[in-house]
Amino acid sequence: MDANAYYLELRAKIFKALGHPSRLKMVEGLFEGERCVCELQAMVGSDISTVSKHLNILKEAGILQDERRGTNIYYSLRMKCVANFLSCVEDFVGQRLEEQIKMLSQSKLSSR
Amino acid sequence: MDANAYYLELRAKIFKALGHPSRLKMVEGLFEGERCVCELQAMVGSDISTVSKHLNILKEAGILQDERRGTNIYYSLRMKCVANFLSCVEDFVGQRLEEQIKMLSQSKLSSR
DNA sequence: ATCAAATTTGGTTATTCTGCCAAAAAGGAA
DNA sequence: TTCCTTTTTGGCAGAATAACCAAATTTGAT
Repeated sequence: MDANAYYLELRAKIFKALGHPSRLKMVEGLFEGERCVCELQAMVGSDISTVSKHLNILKEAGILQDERRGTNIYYSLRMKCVANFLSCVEDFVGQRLEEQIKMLSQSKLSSR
Repeated sequence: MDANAYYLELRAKIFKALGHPSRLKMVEGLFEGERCVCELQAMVGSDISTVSKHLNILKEAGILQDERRGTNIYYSLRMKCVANFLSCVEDFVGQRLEEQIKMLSQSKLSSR
């Protein structure tokens, strides 16, 4: 694999890591500051081993970093700029939802 | 599924769509303007049916839109703000690569 | 050294994703 | 209509993901 393909792969890996509801939710939760694994588990509700694996994927992608303090491991945001593009995605999704709602209400009206 | 979970899912879907090398490459290629499927195929090199499916994933996520003109179908960027966050990701990945290179050269020095 | 708490790792199963091929659709031109 | 080009769809095999459970690891406390 040449350097360009590797570079492309690294970028895609970041998006892939964010492309799962639980992982995205945890990343959003970390905007406010670091959290231990058990706190993050409470956020998403799945088995703690599942959460641990998700966190590792985010760490491997470079989005999060971790630090052990005592028996806990705290994860925090390493790639700060995700916050920017998450807000842009939220706006976009919000717009799409509004459009869908508008279309739905119109089809209701026309079917009366 | 409640509204929040659905909303989360929609956002994750966008990242998931961008989380594949071929799809990311095509999206980047579309920054400059619309392209037909055959042009996009040339960019990534896989079978045209594979490319078509990738494009559909990006369209379903809301990132791209398509328009038929004659026998060609032209895809273009619908979610303009991806450009912003892609540049942030590029910077980030570039930094990480530099760090890795630095670490590699240091370990070479120390092993002499 | 032993025990308990937090986290990761290994293993299994079910699901989803990818990529290719062949076949179908849709349009334009003769 | 028939043929040709472009694109999508259907189907299949192999690869990758995700979730859970159980077992291992790490650290702190007794």
